[in-house]
Parts: sequence; structure tokens; C-alpha cells
Amino acid sequence: MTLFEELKWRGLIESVTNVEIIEKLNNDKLTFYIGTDPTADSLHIGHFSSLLVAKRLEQHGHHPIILVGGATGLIGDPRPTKERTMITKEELEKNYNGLCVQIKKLFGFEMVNNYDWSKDINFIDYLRDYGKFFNISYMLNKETVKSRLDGGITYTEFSYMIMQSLDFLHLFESRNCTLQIGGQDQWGNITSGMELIRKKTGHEVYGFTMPLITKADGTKFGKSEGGAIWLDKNKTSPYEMFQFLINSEDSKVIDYLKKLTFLSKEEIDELDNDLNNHPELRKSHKALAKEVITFIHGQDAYYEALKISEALFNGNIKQLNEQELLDCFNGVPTFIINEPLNIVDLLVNNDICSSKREAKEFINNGAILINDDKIILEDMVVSEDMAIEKKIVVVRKGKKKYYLGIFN
RNA sequence: GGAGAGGUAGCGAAGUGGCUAAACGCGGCAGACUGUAAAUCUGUUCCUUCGGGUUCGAUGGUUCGAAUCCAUCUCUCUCCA
Repeated sequence: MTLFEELKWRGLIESVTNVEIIEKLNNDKLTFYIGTDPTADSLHIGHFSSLLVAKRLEQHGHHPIILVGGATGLIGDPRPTKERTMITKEELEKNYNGLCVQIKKLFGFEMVNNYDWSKDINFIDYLRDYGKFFNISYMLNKETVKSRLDGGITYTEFSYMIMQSLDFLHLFESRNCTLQIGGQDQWGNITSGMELIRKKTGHEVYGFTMPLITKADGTKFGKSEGGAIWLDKNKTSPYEMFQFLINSEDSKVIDYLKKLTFLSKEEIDELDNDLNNHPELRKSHKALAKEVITFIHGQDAYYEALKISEALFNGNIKQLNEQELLDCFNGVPTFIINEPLNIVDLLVNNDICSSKREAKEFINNGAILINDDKIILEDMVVSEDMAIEKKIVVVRKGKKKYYLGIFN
């Protein structure tokens, strides 16, 4: 398979700006860039697949530049629904640093910050040197802007496209960067950058977009109960990530394997086969969890997540001793119990349930288990007597959520 | 600057003086069934010491009683100049 064929097979190409790009990807050594704005202090699983694409290109001899948008992050890329709330400069700086550390560690890519070349452009020059290249009707026709015309869009966000175009121009001129890749929502920004480069320099550059990874129902992939699946293990523990991946829908797991791992076509085809013949073994799901977590958090973290999951879901919690439990549950939310406590209070005080009403509802539904025993009475008191080695209680809420209580 | 329409729970959307803690749909959560999958079915979805308390953009007012009426403010959209 050529590089392009592989990307296509993995479902990583949404659209390309011109067909010559296929040839260039397969045979040339391009410098390309992909940008992300520091809207949070960690990458999430969605970024992960995009950056893996950059990695895939790099492995074929292309040179990736990751642009972390210290300038564009201050402006805000228009979302289709509504205006963003601006983040403070302090927040942005914190986010910026967080992303850089992660990208460096996980991928080792070269990084640039568009603040460096955007900060000194003054307003008059901006309008004269760049504004003249953007026709309003062209900008209004871009999908993201169009979708906002009814609900309202400020001049600030409207200008975002221009800023990103300047980035592409800058990287083209200073680094001979001739390709920009991004999520499908970046199409408008990428093409307007190409347009600017064509008008200003007469050169042709390229772009392609990658599809948004979705769940079976078409909604965005990468959200769990606790919100997004982050790559920072303090925000999403390897165990949580394991749970997220292992719970992938059957109909999507092969798609995720293609997009989130480096497994070969042969390996994935075989897993697909297993999935069809023995879905209950969930080999594909396990492979997905293993590949992704090992890449992001390393092998040790993966095995630990696996160990916790097996202990929890095979239902032999009581056979573990104190130390084994503590080892296993490193990564599960933990709380301290100072004295025997009513079950409802315990659930509410430790944020397992958001209110007493909810706690009672869970109990009445049979959704609360302590050390694998179903709790049926609202007025039950949790004491040392029921703790494993008089020390530890494992609280389960619903089928999949676990909490660890330790008697002091 | 002028005229009009609007802001109801996570979202969409009813409700225009008491029967409304607020219909309905989506989403979320839980239970059953399963394979920690999907689909389906069922329950649930402001807080509570179960007396009640606090909610419908904000503040003040009218009323025995307000999401609903009045005033001011604020935000969004549409049109005009």
C-alpha cells in the first residue's frame, strides 16, 4: 500500500484540496503542519488520532510541524453553534505549556507558536497587507461562518480564518511548509490559507482534512461520564481510558483500531475476523485498549489498568488482600472513612452521588454494591465489620463505576 | 438611532394568573436481557431534616396567589435609517 492508500483505508482522509497531493504524499518529502489551539491544558483522544496521522506521515519521510495556537487561542475558532467565551491570557499560557509538554513527550514533534509572528502585526498593516486578500462574500460562504449567521457571530471570531491563513502563509514562506492537515471542521480555514498563499505568492499549496471520529449513533467519539477522555493521566487515568476503549461499540471498534493504532492491515483484518466469529471474546476491544494505552501511558500503566479491570469485572474482589486492593485500585477514585457511616451519607459525602435523593434512587434500583454485595436498605451503616480486612470497602455504582473507601 | 420578535431545566420545545416542580421529545443515569457491545423493554432525571424549600434572562412591583401581569435593566435575532 502506498501512504495515501493506507490513509484512505484507515478512513483518515475526509477530503483533499487537489489530487496532486496524492502523488506528493506518496513520493515527496513535504513539510506539513497541523494546528491546535490551547483551549485546555491537555490533549484529548480526538487530538490523538490527528497527531497519529502526523506521525504516520513522518514515518514516510515527511516533516511535521505542530502549531500550538498561542495567538489563535486568544481569538477562538468559530464553532457551528455559538460564540466561545474567551479564555484569559493566564489560562491560555497554562494550557499552552500543558500541550507542549504532552506533544513533546508523546510524539517528539517540532512545535511552533503563532503568537510569535502574529503579536506584532498592527491593525493598519493587518487590514492593508492581509485584509485586502479576503473578500467578505468568500468568507461568508465558508460553512462555519454560514452556520453562525443566524445565531450571530462577532467580528473577533469572524476574523479567525484570516489569522489561520496567516499562519499557513508564514510557515510556507519561512519553512517551505506546503501542506496543512486538520479535522474536517478545518476545511474552510485550510482552503482560505491556500487561497492567501496563491494570491500573495503565486504558489500552490495543499491540504487535506480528516473525518471526525464518531460513535455508532453519529455523535462525537471521546466523551465519557467524566467528560472528555484526556491524554493527561491525572485527568483521565489509564484505568478510565481502558474502560472507555474496552466499551467501544462492536460496530465501531475496527474503525477505531484503524485510526488509533499502528496495527497493520493484516492484523486488523484478523481482529475483524475474530470479531465476527467470536464477538464475545472481544479481542478487538482488548487490542485497541492495549495499543492505545501503551502508546500514551506506557506498558506498565497498561498492565495496571488491565489488572484493575480484571479484578473488578471478574467479581472476586473479596479474594484480594489489602495490599493487592490498594495496588489494583490505584487509579480508581478513593476516599477516607473516619467512622461508621450511613450508606446514603457515604455516597453523597464522597461525590459518588450528587444528592441524597439520587443516592436513595440508586439503592432502590439495586445499583449500589459494596464488596460485591448488593445494598438494599437506605439506612444501612457502613462499618469496619463489613470491610475487607476491616480496612477497605469497594463501592460499585451501576455496572461499571467503582470507588474505594479506606477506613482510617 | 427607530420598529418588531424573543430569552423556560443539559438541549429542543409547551405553558400567557391558582389544577405547574413546570407537558412532550432528545440526551443523561439506573434496572432487566447480554459479552463491561448494540438493539429493545422498564424506571428515573432541582434540593430536602419529607414538614417543606428554591426555580422559568436580572432586579423591583401589582396580587390572597406570578414562568404567566406591570416597570426598569440586560442579552440574542429580524427589519428600517
